[in-house]
Amino acid sequence: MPELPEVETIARGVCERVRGDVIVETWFGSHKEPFKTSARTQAEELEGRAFETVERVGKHIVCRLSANLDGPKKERAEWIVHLGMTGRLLVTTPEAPVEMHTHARLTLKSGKEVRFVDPRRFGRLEFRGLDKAKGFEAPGAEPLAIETEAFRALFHGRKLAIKAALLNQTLLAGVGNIYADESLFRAGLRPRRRADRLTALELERLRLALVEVLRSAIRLGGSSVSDYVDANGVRGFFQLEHRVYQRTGEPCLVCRTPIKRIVVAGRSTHYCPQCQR
DNA sequence: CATTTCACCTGGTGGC
DNA sequence: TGCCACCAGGTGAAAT
Repeated sequence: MPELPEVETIARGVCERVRGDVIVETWFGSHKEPFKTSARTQAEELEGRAFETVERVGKHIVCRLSANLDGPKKERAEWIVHLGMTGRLLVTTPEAPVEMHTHARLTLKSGKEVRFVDPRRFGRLEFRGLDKAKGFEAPGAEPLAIETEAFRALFHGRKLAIKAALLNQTLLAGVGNIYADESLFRAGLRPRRRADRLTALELERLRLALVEVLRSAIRLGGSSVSDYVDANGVRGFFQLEHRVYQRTGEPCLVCRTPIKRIVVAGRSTHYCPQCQR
């Protein structure tokens, strides 16, 4: 489901609704897949802590938690949620019907409930105490903050396709399949161009296109391609702005040439053979 | 090391 | 209706 704009939208929505609230009880499902930290550890550690903020880092949702001063948990901590392809982080009432594939439920002091639902189980839940471990940091650069020179340096000497490079989370954190295709279209670049063969001018066009696309997508609440909804159950609207993604065979909105679909880095890739060089 | 391929999962869709 | 192939917003391990 989620790339940077969707994760940003969800993190903001969850933050608004849980900030200051205290986790009083937890429930974790029996599947082991979604848990980077064991369910038992998460259950023990989360209870009694309060949500300070909820923020996006790359495609991760980082819930910053207070210490639990009534118990033995004297250090602050983080609960890190990665949504994978189909994960959702919901804030509900306890009475709301529990959907299939619900893997975690946190009951809050206010009576609200935070739920993690993920049919395909590509998502991950992780707990980090901040006594020894550092706070979570994405390995890659933040696409909305990186500047011209640093952006260019990311691709120096990289022989892979520019599309593959954009998807590599250790280079840039947060870009996924939709926004890679959409930014390459807006920059007029073919997805299979070798990253190290792009000129400084082309790379700057790409950086600006990426910023533009990500910012407008955040403004529209992300892209709802299937059933994605934010923490308040609201769909995003950036899918209406897609110019190439999942428009195979349809006319390019600029030149009417049919949009092509190819496979790059194992992912379906859409581009206009006329507008992108 | 850098790069590519594939397995990990469930569910929806479209063809026959 | 059923069966099957193929597709899906991600990523990390294994192979090259």
